[in-house]
Amino acid sequence: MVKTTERRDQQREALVLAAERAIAERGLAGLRARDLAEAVGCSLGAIYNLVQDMDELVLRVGSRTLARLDAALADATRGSTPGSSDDATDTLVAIAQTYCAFARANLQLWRTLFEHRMAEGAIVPEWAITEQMTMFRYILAPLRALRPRASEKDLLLLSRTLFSAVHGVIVLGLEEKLVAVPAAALDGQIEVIVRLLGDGLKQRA
Amino acid sequence: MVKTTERRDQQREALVLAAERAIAERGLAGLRARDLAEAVGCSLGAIYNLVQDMDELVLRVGSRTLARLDAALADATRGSTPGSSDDATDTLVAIAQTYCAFARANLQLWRTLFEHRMAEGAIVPEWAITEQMTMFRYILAPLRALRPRASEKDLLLLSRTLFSAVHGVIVLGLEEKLVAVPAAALDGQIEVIVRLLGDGLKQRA
DNA sequence: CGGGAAATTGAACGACGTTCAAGTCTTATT
DNA sequence: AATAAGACTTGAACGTCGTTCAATTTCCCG
Repeated sequence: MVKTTERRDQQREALVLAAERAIAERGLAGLRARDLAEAVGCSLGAIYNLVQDMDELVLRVGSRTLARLDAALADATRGSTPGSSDDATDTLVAIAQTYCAFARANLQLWRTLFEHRMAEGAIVPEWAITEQMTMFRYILAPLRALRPRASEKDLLLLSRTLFSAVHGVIVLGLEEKLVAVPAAALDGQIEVIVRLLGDGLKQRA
Repeated sequence: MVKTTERRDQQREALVLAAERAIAERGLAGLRARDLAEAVGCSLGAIYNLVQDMDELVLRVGSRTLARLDAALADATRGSTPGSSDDATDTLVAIAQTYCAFARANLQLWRTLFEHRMAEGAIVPEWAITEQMTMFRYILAPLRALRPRASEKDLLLLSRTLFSAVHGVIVLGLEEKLVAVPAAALDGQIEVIVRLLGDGLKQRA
């Protein structure tokens, strides 16, 4: 019976990978249970033995996306001196552009992180929440260098504001809505605003 | 036969109003053709005599939402001196906070403006596009005061970046995702970043 | 080898937007 | 006023979706 649960875990893994592939290729709206069943080689109903519902599947895919994003940010911030305040703005710019590059390279999967809404009444599980919060540690360190006297609470608030602002520019930009920054100008504009914000924060520290 | 088209137009108007009401109350996902038919007092199929499909209906609702937003922004910028550069940042802050207040007060309708995706292959009609672009005139005026020597192209780009950044903070904030600025702190944080950006732009003009 | 439990199946369900053959009503002409 | 022609309206039916569950198959251990 060890065998059974083992195979189940393998199938679940395959299911998540198939879902990831489907989302990456056709977007969140292109994720269809019947396609997954065929891709994994099981019946339609069997999906619900591996996973409670489609929401769980999307969350599991999101978890993998966040892990890759985390790795990208870790790479980008490696070697930045946490104490020194001179290059803190540079670090923020690097983080923002890494985030932008990741969004570009993982467009549909990255969108899914924010587009997905749980089914009516369903609640986001704890592990998915903490996963998301963890990402802020990258922003928090340079912010602390820029404003050493700010409270931890204010810094956390500021980091969310900063993230949301950059995120907003990227979301609309990569959507190519005509209201947005053209995708070609994205990196430049991100550098502009992050530098303005970083310098502004530093000077009135 | 004048009578007929007249009644059709009235019914179409009623349909749009019913759709607006439905979206405002239950969100874009809560817009159902069968409910609309009942609300307007026609059969399910008759909807497709008044409107080509649900997409058109959503666009018509969006048009009304944009008109109200435009009015709110016109109010907020009335009396701001276009030439003077001192209060240009103040004007930008006022615009941003008016936008935020509008989003709060029209949460579901405002979200619909950005959540809605046209059906596969369908193209957004021209009138819907120009409607959206018009809104930027409010941002452009104070930006021009802050950076008088910048090209029109750069100013347009900058205005989109500024809009997207503020928009991003508001979208995530009003969604109450845990990654976002808490809704209670929204206005404060918006003022912080718009002021940082405005002051930064002015000083290095 | 056999029997009870567990896993698997896929047809069926309900909801959705959309379509269309059939029915009804309007209008213009005689 | 009668009637033919045309336009409008209807709601059952279609295809798609996620999800369920009675029936079946498979598995494991005594």
